[in-house]
Amino acid sequence: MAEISTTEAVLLGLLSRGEMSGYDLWRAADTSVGFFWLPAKSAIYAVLPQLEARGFARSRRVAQANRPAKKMYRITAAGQGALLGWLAEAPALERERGTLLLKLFFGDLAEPEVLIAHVRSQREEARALKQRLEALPDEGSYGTLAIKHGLEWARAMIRWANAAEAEIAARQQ
Amino acid sequence: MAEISTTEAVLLGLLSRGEMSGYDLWRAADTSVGFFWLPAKSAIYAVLPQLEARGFARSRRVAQANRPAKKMYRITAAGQGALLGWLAEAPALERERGTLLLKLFFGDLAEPEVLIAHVRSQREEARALKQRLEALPDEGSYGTLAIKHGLEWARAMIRWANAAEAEIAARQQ
DNA sequence: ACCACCATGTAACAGGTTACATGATTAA
DNA sequence: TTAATCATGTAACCTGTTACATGGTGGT
Repeated sequence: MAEISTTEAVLLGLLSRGEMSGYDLWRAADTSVGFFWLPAKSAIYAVLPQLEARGFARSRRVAQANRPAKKMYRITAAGQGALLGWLAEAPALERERGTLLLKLFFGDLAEPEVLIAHVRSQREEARALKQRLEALPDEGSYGTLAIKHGLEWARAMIRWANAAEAEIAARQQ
Repeated sequence: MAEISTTEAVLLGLLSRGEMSGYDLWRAADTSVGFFWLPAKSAIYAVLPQLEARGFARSRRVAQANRPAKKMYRITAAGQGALLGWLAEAPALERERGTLLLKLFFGDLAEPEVLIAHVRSQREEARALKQRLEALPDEGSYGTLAIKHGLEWARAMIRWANAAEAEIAARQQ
């Protein structure tokens, strides 16, 4: 069973929808799936040759008029197999590694105003995220579930932020 | 303004509560704050000398009877300053980088049973986390807020998982 | 006899990041 | 003329991981 990294899985997943260049993948990642996993451009260009070397993708040069030549990548049967294997692995619950919680944990050392500002900015970001998610196009069958997940999460964070702000303010009085 | 990494901030934060050895820090991180950020033991021992070199901590050797000698670290005024600076920086909203969402996003490629299993295992883990959080001792003033954050999050994930499972099952019929 | 705890570290690697380099085309 | 888009990559770095190495003490 061939182990693949998350970035490799994302690229293979996108390639399973059709032939793409590194640039296309970067664009696609930037819009659709990039919401959940956004590899850096340089990472994409670094990973693609590795995928090819491992037999998970093939590439062909395509010359263009008025545009630089590009390499179009296609997923192979082996690549499909690796992707399915990755899909079948049970994902671990990723608990939050956010610094906000740490800053609260050590919050006694800071001014309450600072903590309130952090909580507020977090809420604003969560709100913005919620709006972006609500405006997102329907990504087909299962993509919608992922979007709902994000919405649940954003709502929970907004609720928490409201309660937290009130509690810090009350403690401060 | 001296930039410090999250791991450095956690260590300085713990050191601000008293003199500790690398081993003590590892134990403390493992129990209290480790819930939100758990550096590897080797990372702790790697970071401590760096903190000392940058003037954020001082160490002294303490010989012990029947025990190996240890280095006790103490935070310096400069370290306090760096920690306060870190605390004041607004934390960015860390959006989820979990693989579950990715697997859903590419869910068309897998059997619905696989997705349902993923969702269920996620819910079980969220439930276990919730129970652990509920059983956690009161970590003082602000620690409680962090715990509430975790609880909000866990509840949201359980809610989402219930809805998701129903929806995948319905689509499958 | 064996395992867990105390105590500190090294080495190798994994999986990313930002910044830089290049260079033509097209729209405002 | 200025900026954005297409198109591919290199180099240096950061932050963290797992696995390994060492060795005495204390409990069951």
